[in-house]
Amino acid sequence: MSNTPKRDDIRPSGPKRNVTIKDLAAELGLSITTISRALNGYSDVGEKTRKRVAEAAGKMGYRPNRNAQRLVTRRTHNIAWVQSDNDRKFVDPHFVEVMAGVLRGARAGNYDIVLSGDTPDRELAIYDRYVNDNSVDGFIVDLPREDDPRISYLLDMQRPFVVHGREARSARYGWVDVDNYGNFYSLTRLLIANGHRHIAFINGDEHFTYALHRRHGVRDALADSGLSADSITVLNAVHPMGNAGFKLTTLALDDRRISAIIYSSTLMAVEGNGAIQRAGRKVEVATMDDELHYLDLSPFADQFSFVRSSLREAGAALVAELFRQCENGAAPSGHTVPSTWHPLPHLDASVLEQPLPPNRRGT
Amino acid sequence: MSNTPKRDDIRPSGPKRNVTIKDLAAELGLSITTISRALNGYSDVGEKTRKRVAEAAGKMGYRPNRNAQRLVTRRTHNIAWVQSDNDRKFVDPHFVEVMAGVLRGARAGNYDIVLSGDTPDRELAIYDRYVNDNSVDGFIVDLPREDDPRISYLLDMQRPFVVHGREARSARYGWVDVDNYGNFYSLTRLLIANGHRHIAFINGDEHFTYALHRRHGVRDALADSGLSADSITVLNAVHPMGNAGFKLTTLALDDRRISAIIYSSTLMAVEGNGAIQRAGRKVEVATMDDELHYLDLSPFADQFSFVRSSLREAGAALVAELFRQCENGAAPSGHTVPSTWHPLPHLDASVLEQPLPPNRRGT
DNA sequence: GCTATTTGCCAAAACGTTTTAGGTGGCTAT
DNA sequence: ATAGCCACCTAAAACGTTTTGGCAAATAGC
Repeated sequence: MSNTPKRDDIRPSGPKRNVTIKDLAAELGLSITTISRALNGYSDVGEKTRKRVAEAAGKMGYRPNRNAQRLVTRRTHNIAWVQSDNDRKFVDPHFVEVMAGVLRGARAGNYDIVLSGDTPDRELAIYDRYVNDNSVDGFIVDLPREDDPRISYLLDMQRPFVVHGREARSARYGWVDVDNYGNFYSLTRLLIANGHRHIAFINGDEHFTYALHRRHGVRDALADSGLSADSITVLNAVHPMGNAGFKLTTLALDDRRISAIIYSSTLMAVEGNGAIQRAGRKVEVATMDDELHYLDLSPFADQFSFVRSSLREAGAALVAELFRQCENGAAPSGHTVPSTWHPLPHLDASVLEQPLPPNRRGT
Repeated sequence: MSNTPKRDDIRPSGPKRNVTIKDLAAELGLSITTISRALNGYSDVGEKTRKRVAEAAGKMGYRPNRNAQRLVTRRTHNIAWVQSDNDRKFVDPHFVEVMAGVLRGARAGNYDIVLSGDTPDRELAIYDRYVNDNSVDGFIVDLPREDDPRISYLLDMQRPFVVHGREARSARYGWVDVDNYGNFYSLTRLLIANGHRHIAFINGDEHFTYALHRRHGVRDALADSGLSADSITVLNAVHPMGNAGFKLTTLALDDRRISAIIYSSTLMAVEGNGAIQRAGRKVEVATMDDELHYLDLSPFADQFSFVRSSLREAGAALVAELFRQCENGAAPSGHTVPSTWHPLPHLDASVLEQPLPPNRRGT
């Protein structure tokens, strides 16, 4: 197989010809203009003609060629999702949960997702390709880091995009995020209000903004309660770490004063539970639960206090925001996904009813 | 907002004009034919011309408009994946693992994945749309059932596709599958060879062919060992069942004679382990492990015997097979993903070395 | 009854490529 | 010298839509 095709080389050809707008026009004795305008619901075509066209289109099985449409309209009805291919993060269960929401939202608006992935160093090249070759109308960016280069790039190129999460520039683009700061502020206050003075916080990788914001929430709650930094032990699950919850919990419990642990995710809380039991300690556990639909974590519902949000809902909101930009030309805006509280009954949860102090509303 | 556009309605327009092949031609004083052929490596353009074109293309930032290419070539470099949207299966962790392989394979061949999802009853409509609107070159079908309508449809339409798994018609299309039958035949023989006479088999939903083939493997191993059906207890995890491994294990252990359990997945084996310990029983456990990269199951490696396969490898093989069909026009063929055995050391594993009887090679 | 407006339709251009079907000029072989 | 060939290049058609600009007939306004 030569890689420099000769002039007579035959490329593999696609499927055979479909019914086109021309066939319809010929069949009905109308112009293709009229067919097109009838099918697209323009007002300058008569009612009986519109009916005739619709009927013939159905009968003859006409389906518009999307690529011709995309060529002339410069709109694709495609949304890009570029997944970064770290051995682990590639298949992060959170990804699939968000994607489930995205797919539902996309379907509702008759969009498709164009999915691809590459290693972090080649990720931007894919963005560049999509931006320049008219493959997609907009982008969804997941798991931003501070000063994320993907975001700089898309801002530069002035393409529609929405970020799942927030970072420094978030005023300038559309985003959807859970209230990481507020939730962890409140989780911390909950434990403090219930007498805990030495708390461990087992967080995600603070390379990502979500984890950073969570730590800031914890930090500020501590400060607002008049406690010193000595009261908190922060441990981070950096990337390739299996069973992180177990390992970090074991580490945290070395400090005998620790009486409560805040986990960044229920999965880590479950893993950590094993370590707590093995150590024979009684520890108050609070966590943020992402409602991963493939795992039934209900058996743990009576062991942890948690605040829950729906990643699926976030996914749907991402697409909705992108629609607003692409279809209606709306200015980008930010959306916070709501959370619900599930404190354990033995706790005094009145602190959750108090609003956050005005200077503690975001990060 | 009216939904019947007037003739002067302005549709949201896409990004501004890029550099086209015409601009290149004008700049270099060549015809667009020559530009096109130079860029596509045809042999009837001079060496210095080719250089000039390549250089100018780079300098001017030329990127071919994919939609124009797709329109004329009728090839898209897109592969469709339609995910069925059951509340749970939508986010099945196996999906994302296979997808990781698919994405790597696609990237390698410069393809993208067009991803969408809908409820099972509207799934076929999406296939129909993709088949007729020139959005994709081929399809990947996951988790087939026996006589799967998606497969009938694609066979009828004569579109390239590859199935992850096998069913009745598999001789007529391309597939990639693990040796479900053989693996479970051997798992069963392993336990029998080590003295177990009452075995529970906790299987997936036999509505799917993979689970059916697994049960057939178990059944035949039993028969070949001269054991009656009384020796096996089959339990199925049907769809919306959280913590299925735990529940079904508890059920299975009601039979006090059970001394060994075969699980269809490591996740269920892990769940079941809790039930076994709670019952205070000593049970030999064997499972098939799908190597889910987001979960570190290595802590359990010394508790179960298992046979392992890589879903990621399967994903890459799916795309590779589709390429063969789309690019080279190769006839569809089937591929079995290899498995590796990890029997616990206290077991006599010699039975694993014996080949399957010739009449037991498939299902 | 005449003009102005609205209604319903259309021819042609445009989108940005690839492919078809050559054409030209120089070299080789006779 | 001339036929034949080869190396290099091109004009025009095609892919299947949407959009532009307009035109003719019907209706409304007076």
